[in-house]
Amino acid sequence: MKHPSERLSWQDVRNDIRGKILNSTYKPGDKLPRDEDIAQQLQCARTTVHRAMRFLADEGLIERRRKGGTMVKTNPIKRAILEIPITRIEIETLGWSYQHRLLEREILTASPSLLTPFPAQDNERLLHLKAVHLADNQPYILEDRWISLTTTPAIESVDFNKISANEWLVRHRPYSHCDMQIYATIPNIDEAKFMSVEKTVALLALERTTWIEQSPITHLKALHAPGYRLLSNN
Amino acid sequence: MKHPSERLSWQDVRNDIRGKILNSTYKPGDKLPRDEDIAQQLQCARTTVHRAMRFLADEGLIERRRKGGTMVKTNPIKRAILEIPITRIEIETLGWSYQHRLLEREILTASPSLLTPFPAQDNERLLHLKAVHLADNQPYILEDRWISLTTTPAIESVDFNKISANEWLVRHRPYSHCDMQIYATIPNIDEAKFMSVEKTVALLALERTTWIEQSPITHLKALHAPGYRLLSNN
DNA sequence: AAGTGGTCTAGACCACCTC
DNA sequence: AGGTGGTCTAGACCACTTG
Repeated sequence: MKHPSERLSWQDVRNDIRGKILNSTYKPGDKLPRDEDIAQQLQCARTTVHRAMRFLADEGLIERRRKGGTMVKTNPIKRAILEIPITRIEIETLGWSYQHRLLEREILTASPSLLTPFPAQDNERLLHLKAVHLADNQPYILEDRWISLTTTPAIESVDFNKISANEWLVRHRPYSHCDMQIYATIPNIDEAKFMSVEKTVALLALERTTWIEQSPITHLKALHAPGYRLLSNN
Repeated sequence: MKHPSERLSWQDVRNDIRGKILNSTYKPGDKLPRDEDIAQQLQCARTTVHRAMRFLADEGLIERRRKGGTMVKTNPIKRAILEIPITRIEIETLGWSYQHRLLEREILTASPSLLTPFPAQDNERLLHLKAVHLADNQPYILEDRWISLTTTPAIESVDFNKISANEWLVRHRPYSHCDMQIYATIPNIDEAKFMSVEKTVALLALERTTWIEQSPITHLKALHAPGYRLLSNN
């Protein structure tokens, strides 16, 4: 400690309680004292205890219910938080040179017979892109993307040789939420060609749809180079 | 609105500000008014605005600095939150029957010549397990796990035919943080045998080390059945 | 019906950072 | 050096949920 101030910070309270859970003073399923009792015992305001408790609840360590009180969770949820950066930034951060190459660009109109992973409305105009991100001239990510020209009309005139759709969207089209799926797959013939790999390697695939409220903005399927690892630290 | 209460909740304030960011009233890079001005404009306490702002900052939409003020982020971070349940619960939730089979159990002493992904101390006693989780009698997850008997001695006497290490640890050994890696791989001969798959399929692998403060508790490598998808909703 | 957590307010002071 | 966000307090009232 630097200057042990006389007032307790909410982090102090959080650490105190979390410590008692981690060292099994309070075991899974146990009920913790009321906020007010803890406040009185530690000599701080109830609001401060509340702030600490909310943090622990967000973390998934405890569960709180009005009138029911606070319990230590029996099934602490393991939350893994993945931070997904702009691909260019990721590659440059790793010290490699970045390049982006547009492979295909087409505009289609959604219809029942058009097969797309994008949840489009009938007759909606869609921009379909294929592109590859290169790290030190090696294929790094192959992306197959659908974009709604209803939700984001401005993207029709973007020159994707200058900026990737990934980056343009991140910078100009905030979203409210997204769905994601991660899985392992073997490339098909085209994908193997574009990625310059054999057809027998395992690749990590990431599919993501982003939404603005109820309207879909874009669907992305990103195929990563062999050996790619998604990392998470919590 | 149900009963438009006269007081503004912090969620109201959050929605107001978030709305103005999503509809581009405030664009990436823009500076937002001071908390106090917003409070005065909306007729609420500064604390309430602060609560809303902290939420948006946690969400990654804005960035706040003392004296610097509040800015709309230019590179909104995409945070994907994965919730990793106990395997048995996951399988049962999907409506399948769950079974767990212990394949191998050994106790080893760490030494420089012992190759393990676990960050062990020299001479530390380690429990090494291999097990398979079955869903409707089909292999679902193959796990290879190392556990420190220093950090968690009680696990030496657990009967893993009755409860999986996964579940025992979650229920009895809270952790402070964990590292995770996700990647795609092709199974080796043993793995293919235990999983009852060809050696040419792509499998999703998940490696995780959990810690209690500075001390490692366990390292897990989990190999998932073909077609497995990790899902995330934000 | 009553107990517990959730939130709002107003005011004060602190800590950090830019100007 | 001063402005802005961050936090603490005390008190009040609300909302949910359980006994």
